[in-house]
Amino acid sequence: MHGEELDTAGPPRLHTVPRGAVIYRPGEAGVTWRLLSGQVRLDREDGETLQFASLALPGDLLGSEVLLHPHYLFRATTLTPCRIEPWLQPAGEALPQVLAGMLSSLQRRAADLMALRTGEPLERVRRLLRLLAEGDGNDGVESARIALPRLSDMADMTDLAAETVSRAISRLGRAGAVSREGQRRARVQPGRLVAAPPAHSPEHA
Amino acid sequence: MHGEELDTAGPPRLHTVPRGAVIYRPGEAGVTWRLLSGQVRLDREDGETLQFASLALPGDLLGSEVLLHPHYLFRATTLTPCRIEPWLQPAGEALPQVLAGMLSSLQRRAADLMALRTGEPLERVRRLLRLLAEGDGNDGVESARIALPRLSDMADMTDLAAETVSRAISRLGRAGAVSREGQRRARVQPGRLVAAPPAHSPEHA
DNA sequence: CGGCTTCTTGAAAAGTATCAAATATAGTGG
DNA sequence: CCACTATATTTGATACTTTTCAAGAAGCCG
Repeated sequence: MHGEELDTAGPPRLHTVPRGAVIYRPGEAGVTWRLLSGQVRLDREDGETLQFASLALPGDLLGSEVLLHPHYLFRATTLTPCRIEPWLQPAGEALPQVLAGMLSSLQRRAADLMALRTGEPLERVRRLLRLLAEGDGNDGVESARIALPRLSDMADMTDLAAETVSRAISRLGRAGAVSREGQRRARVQPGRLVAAPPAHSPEHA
Repeated sequence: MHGEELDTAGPPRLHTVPRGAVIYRPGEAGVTWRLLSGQVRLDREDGETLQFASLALPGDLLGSEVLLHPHYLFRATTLTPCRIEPWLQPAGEALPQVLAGMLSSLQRRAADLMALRTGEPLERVRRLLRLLAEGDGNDGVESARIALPRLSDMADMTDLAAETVSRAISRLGRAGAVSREGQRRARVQPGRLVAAPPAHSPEHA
């Protein structure tokens, strides 16, 4: 089930992609996509193994590297069902401004992802759920229903064992911060996903 | 000693920045810099604590977010003595191409940084040293002399305890992959910094 | 030549990964 | 629509690793 190829037939406009499908692979030629809904993981292929490299959330652009060189750098795999459409490069005047915006977004996203691998497991999973909830458009909302990636994918993002992620989510569930709705959806309350009083260890003097 | 401010007086062209100095802070206005030599860490300020967010190596641009909005997003602190100079934005035609290049570099760098927090401590430190060696210009070189950040900074990057980083470097030293030259320089042999046969666990099916 | 910072090393404690088995969920074909 | 099968998650027990704490050594700076 993980590993189906994107069906490029059909109307060239909007695509609906099932969970676990590969949108593109490193080295392939193709366009830049805009992710309309869903979550996509980007992996670097190091020989046989896949290294989780980045996460795309609704609104993000996928494969912007083809603007420079007509080859994708990563493998893009959907974590949840997604809708994507080709991105139309803005005309000459607006382009630099748009690119500058993409630069800022990328930096912020990269920082968010580093944070997913910082601190205790419980805190990492909290941050991940918050990120997914924000990504789904709900920003200051009290309660958000989100699509949940598989445990093994969340484990790759946080660099934890899948079992550890499961335990963390269970604890958050008991704390009333999350409730599962089936296996791949959850209702989260971002307000309750804030860490308990830190009490120790600033990372840096 | 950590935390000196950048002296903005003097000739507006090239700046020499001592280790531990702050180049800019979040919210400040300023220009985009090009890092000519040295290493800079970028941190996100979350209230009191600093979250390691990114690493800049020679050739990188610092603070490109001011292209969009005249405020820095991160705190930039030098890990080693650095030379920086203001970056001159290219003229209209070339700009989009340059920005596209920056996008690709950022994505690649973000992936490298995620990799610094993947796997066992020894492997993380190997990757960090390789990254620092590449950054210093030596690419296919057999042996490279590099400036070494403080242990606590390398610990922040890899999300390890400083003591663990120290032990990892000691092991690499015994294996002949690194040799210290004083406290803040080292000679590394990138060829010997490759992991031993993996033997297990691809990250993803 | 001090004083201070940073690094190194050891021993113990805490925590997560691993392994294994049971359970729940989703997917499939009749 | 249901039963069945494959996949994914949960939970428990254990082994292993890393963090933590502490003390001493080394290096850097003025």
